Amino acid sequence: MTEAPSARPFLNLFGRYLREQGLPVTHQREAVAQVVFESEAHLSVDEIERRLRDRGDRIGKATIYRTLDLLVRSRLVEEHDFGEGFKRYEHRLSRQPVHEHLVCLECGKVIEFQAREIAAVEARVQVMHGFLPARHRLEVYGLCRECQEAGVTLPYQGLTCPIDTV
Amino acid sequence: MTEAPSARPFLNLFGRYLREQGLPVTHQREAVAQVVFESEAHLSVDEIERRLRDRGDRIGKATIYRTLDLLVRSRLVEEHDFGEGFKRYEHRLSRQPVHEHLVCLECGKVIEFQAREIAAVEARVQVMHGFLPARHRLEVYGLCRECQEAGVTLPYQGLTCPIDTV
DNA sequence: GTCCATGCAAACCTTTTGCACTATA
DNA sequence: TATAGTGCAAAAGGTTTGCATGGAC
Repeated sequence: MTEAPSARPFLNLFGRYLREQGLPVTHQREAVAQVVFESEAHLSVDEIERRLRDRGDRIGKATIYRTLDLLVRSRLVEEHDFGEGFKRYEHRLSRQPVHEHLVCLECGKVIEFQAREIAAVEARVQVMHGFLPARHRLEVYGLCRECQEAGVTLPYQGLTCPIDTV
Repeated sequence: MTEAPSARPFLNLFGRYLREQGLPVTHQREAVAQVVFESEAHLSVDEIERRLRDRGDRIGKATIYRTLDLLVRSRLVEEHDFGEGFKRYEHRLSRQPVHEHLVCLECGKVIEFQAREIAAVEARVQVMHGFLPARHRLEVYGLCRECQEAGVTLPYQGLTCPIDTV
């Protein structure tokens, strides 16, 4: 929610990436990148489009999608799918470089946290399964503090006698 | 890949769930549930439809989706999205009740494994963030043993000088 | 001047829904 | 017989693509 002090250095990195790839640096690409780099939120394409319009930029959705693809390829931006039916994008320049997500099932809020245990998990699957980890995703779904305090609960709607799954 | 010895007990549980909810037990619902319970794989809707046809059942996709929704609600089946553009379904009666997934980026194979560390992670977010965990998802993406042995590597395609993300 | 990007609209793909018909209980 | 399910086709919703125009280098 807080805005980063300056997106400039990251815009420069993106420009460098485009040049490395022999691709032109266009106004639209700079604008989309700036919106993503200036926000600490997990933005949807609709939100990005709205912020661009608020800045006075009318940029087509196709261009936004195409630019996000470049940003993800450059590894400056991460794509997330929290099961809402659309994707969200977050730049990788936050204070917590590698982090996981808590997703509130009631209000949709996303909280970042760190889980150092994952390193041990990745080391173990390499030994036990011969699997070479490249990246991971850990999301914990539940209720954020505020929704719990507002009295929200998650109803159980499965079988009356749940199967044992521990 | 191996077939479970008998899906009967689980079909009975599903029947009980339907009766609890006052819903009729139809031939189509039994057939879809049986296909899911009989497989140890992570099935897509297309795969389920194909297996139904192979059994001689011609059941519309709409009915398959509607039945999968009931199976997920009953907590007998889990829905997964491994980022392929469609969902996969897995029954919850495997030998490893709670497990995570290794997804091979080359061949798409899914391997199940256990990560007991997650319990500690969930306990910690409850203390540190006041977040009440309900469920989680942990997926590790990388290369399976066979694809590594076949010489597959994952090319780095980001910036030549990657940003530090520890 | 040569590529490549952009914008628009159409296409795509999975999933959902409306509706006439049929089956369950 | 009443209620709910099924199948088909159409709709929905996010994302991708084709193509003519316009911009970067």
